[in-house]
Amino acid sequence: MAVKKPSIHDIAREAGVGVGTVSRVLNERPNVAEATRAKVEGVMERLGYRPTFAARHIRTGRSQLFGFLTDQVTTTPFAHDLIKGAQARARQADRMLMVIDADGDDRVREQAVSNLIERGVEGIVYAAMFHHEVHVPQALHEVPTVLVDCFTLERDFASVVPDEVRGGREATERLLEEGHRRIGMVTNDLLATKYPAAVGRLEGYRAALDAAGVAYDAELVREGLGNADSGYRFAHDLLDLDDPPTAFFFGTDRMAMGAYFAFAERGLRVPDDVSVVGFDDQHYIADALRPALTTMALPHSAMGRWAVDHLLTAPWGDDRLPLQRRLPCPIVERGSVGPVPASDAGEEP
Amino acid sequence: MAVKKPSIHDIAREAGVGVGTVSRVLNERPNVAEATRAKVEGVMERLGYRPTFAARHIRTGRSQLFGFLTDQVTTTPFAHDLIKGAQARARQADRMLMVIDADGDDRVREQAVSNLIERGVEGIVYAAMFHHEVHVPQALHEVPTVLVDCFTLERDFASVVPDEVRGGREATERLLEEGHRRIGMVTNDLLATKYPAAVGRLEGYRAALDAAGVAYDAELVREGLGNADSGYRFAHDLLDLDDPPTAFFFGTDRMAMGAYFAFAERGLRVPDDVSVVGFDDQHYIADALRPALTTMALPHSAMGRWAVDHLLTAPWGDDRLPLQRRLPCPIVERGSVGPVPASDAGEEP
DNA sequence: AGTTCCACTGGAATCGGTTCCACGAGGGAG
DNA sequence: CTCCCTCGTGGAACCGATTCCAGTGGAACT
Repeated sequence: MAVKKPSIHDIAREAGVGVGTVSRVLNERPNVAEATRAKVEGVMERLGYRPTFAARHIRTGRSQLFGFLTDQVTTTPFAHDLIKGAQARARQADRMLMVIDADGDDRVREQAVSNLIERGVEGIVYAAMFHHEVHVPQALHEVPTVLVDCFTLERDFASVVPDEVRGGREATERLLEEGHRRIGMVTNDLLATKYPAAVGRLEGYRAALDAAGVAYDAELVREGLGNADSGYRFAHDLLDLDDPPTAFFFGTDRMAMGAYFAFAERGLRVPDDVSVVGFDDQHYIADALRPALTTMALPHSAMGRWAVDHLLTAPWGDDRLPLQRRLPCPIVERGSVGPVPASDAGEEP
Repeated sequence: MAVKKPSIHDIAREAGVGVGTVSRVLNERPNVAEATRAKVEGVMERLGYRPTFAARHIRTGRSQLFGFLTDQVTTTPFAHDLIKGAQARARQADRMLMVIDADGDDRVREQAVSNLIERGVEGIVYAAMFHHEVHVPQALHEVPTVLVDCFTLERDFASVVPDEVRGGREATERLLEEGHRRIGMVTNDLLATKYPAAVGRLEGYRAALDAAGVAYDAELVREGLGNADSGYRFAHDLLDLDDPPTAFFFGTDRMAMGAYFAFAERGLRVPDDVSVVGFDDQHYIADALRPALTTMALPHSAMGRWAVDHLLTAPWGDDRLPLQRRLPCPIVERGSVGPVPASDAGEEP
């Protein structure tokens, strides 16, 4: 350890001015003579001065800090997009983000919230890695909070989630628009209707068919588990039907990936023989498939950005109902959707 | 805004004690009478008191904070494991982690380092998302720093990286041990020997062959680009050889994934007809493939943990050469490696 | 010449903690 | 009974910034 870091007093003494003047220079206040400013800045430069943020914080009460807390264990690759989105918005506003991975442990999570509050955060983003209902630490009520990709049953926090229904509808519409009428769907785990990602996407699928005047056929819908095996198995199942689908909508990209292997085994080419739309835009999968997979992107970055933006701009004093926001899942066109194959096209009027 | 948050002085007044006593209770010092402690704690509870971290920080000089700064744009799913590892170790030591995604912008990065220093971090972890040489902001010299998955040419910072050579050797050994002698390898982009992930893994491959007394055959080695297409194309290429390989070692899981499609097209089953080892353990790919892919895991979590541990425990005063640490890449056994197929086994003595 | 105004400046008070010194009470030893 | 030590305690000083009030000196105005 060489020497103690210089403080504003050291600068003042060295420059032969008062501490107030140094502070004014530091904060670029207008009422400082140019000569004085230059002198002070010279001394700062020479001594390698850096302001101490904590001192400013304690005096002004502004921490310029937001907390970002993740729910549960997060082995998904989504976390990072979320953080990036949140951080991008925070940086615009000259704020920093304290990220904490709560690791699925309730006590860790409570502890983390306490820590963040003690560090004076101006708000907290509480993010789940898949869309579901959550129970959050009580202390979150002490500070402005936005829930991301999740919600409480009581709706007592602002929240932002993907618009699953609309995503499911648009995915299906994309296939309808190419002329497909027999569209197979494999949903995520519907598990007691708890997961919006499963229920909502299926609802969107039905809505799109309705709007297009295509009758819903329960035989074309299977309940998968979200993994590659489900996609593989149910793709085979559906293709074994008497009147098999010409297109598939999978509730996850991983299921779509499993299905690709089923297609390969049957000698079916994507998108010539069969069209596919996935969901999630896990681009390390979607990009790597051959052909690359057209899929619905979860708006992780946008949700992260929205959350911080809301923390920055929403009026936190009043008692209005916390905003519940849905963000669209844009389609990412790659190469897995094509027109109905000629042999099937005859079915069209 | 209801009322001002209570400070230690409010607690002292309310409890009829001095501020020193409140501070002692807060810090669980032994020399406080039990009755006093109870009384003070009661008042704290009643007033919903929370200490202000910044005040403690400014007085004690301890920020209990580390910075975590990422290099470049990080669209990889690895970032999160790294952060989790670092954070787990930080939490053990009761520290927090400030994560900043520098987004590939030099000025943002410099700014971030300044911010972190002004916030009084006790050290900074500078993490790349793939193993390469980096140029870091000058200001990092002002504070203890560990480089993760990267290094400077001058070796003037402590650094921790994956042991690529050993990983390549062990991957190859796994195949040799099943009796394979013709082992194809597709490397990452070797680009002017800049990337240890490419050069090192190949070196390991050669070392393993050497040790097993298997002659190196340049024909079996191709230089890919790390993506699925490379794997697909070179798998076909290698299988077209007169004496094709019975096993493959791919420098990335994505290339292995591409190869799976080539195998499927040729009716080759993994691992019965052909064995595969990947690298990276991108488990969303490796798990989803059928059969799941045996691959070498990049020790992201361990590197993150090591980095923070080093910041905590290394002696930062002295001028010894900064530690350059290599961490092993453990093999993750899934289902893509099997013995040499019977039809080829005849070649063995 | 006297007054007013303005630009600029110094420094005390303050934020919410920690730390240290001084002090009073009580107990044990001599 | 005195001395000393320990335990528990109060409160001033301090950490490094910001903020505000009270000057100071000179220019402009009357």
